[in-house]
Amino acid sequence: MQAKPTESELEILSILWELKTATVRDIHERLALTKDTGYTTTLKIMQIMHAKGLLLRDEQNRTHVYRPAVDEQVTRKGLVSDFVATAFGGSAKNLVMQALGQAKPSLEELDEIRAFLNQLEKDQ
Amino acid sequence: MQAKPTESELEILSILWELKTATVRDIHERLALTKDTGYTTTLKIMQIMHAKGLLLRDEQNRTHVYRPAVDEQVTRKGLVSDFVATAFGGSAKNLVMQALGQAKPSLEELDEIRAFLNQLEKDQ
DNA sequence: ATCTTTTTACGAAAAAAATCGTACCCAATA
DNA sequence: TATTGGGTACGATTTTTTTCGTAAAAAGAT
Repeated sequence: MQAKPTESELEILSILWELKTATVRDIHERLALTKDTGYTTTLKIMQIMHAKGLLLRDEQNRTHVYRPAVDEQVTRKGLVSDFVATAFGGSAKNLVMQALGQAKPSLEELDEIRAFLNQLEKDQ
Repeated sequence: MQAKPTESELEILSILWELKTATVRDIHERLALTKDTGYTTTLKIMQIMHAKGLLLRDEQNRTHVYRPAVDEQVTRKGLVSDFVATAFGGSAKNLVMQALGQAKPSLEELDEIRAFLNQLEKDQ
């Protein structure tokens, strides 16, 4: 089983899920926007992630190209389960309401969510 | 500013938010249901939390009685913000849908959520 | 009164995560 | 060809978090 990524690893995974593929420098530059750590730190974490099987990499060229080795949906599902369990006493509904309450979704988003709820009800 | 509680701290806070007030033993017995660490470990974490200002305690009696020093809503809000930012690229809607999709809420819960959405829309 | 249990305090150790320095390699270029 | 720049590897260190052992105090039981 795949261990839960750490906070730092998750940041990197999120970027990679978005970009599909990236070099250490690409990632580091993105991270540099919000935090302030050295290049080799980013490199090291990505190497560890690779060793753990969280990332794949193409070593053909000198500059390695990384991509996620774990599925975005599956990983997020695990994270949400954990989060609901430890932070919301197991109640997903409470998490949902908390998130909605603070995110102030737009009318469009509200409608999307309603549609999703209807779909869930139908499936049930 | 209050630092984000660690995973272990959060488990304890959640129990305390529910119980309002508890001794180390109370907490430890709850934790023992799901994990397997010694009593002094629980004690130590609660002492640290007290030192950090995450918990208050009544030392009148030999057996101290703890209670949360941080507000449940406020703390959860911070956690959700962080979580949305690092795990969902900032999209609360995506978190909400992910959580709904995997939690399979009951019809009653679905209605509660709908009501909440309507309320949000009205307020907007 | 003595033994046992329950509790806190405290320091230390272990484990996990993050950070960095340095060496070394390769490629571009002056 | 010598130098520079950008890349990886790797070990070490630091920081954070978790865990536990042991001692001392208080309370309770025999």
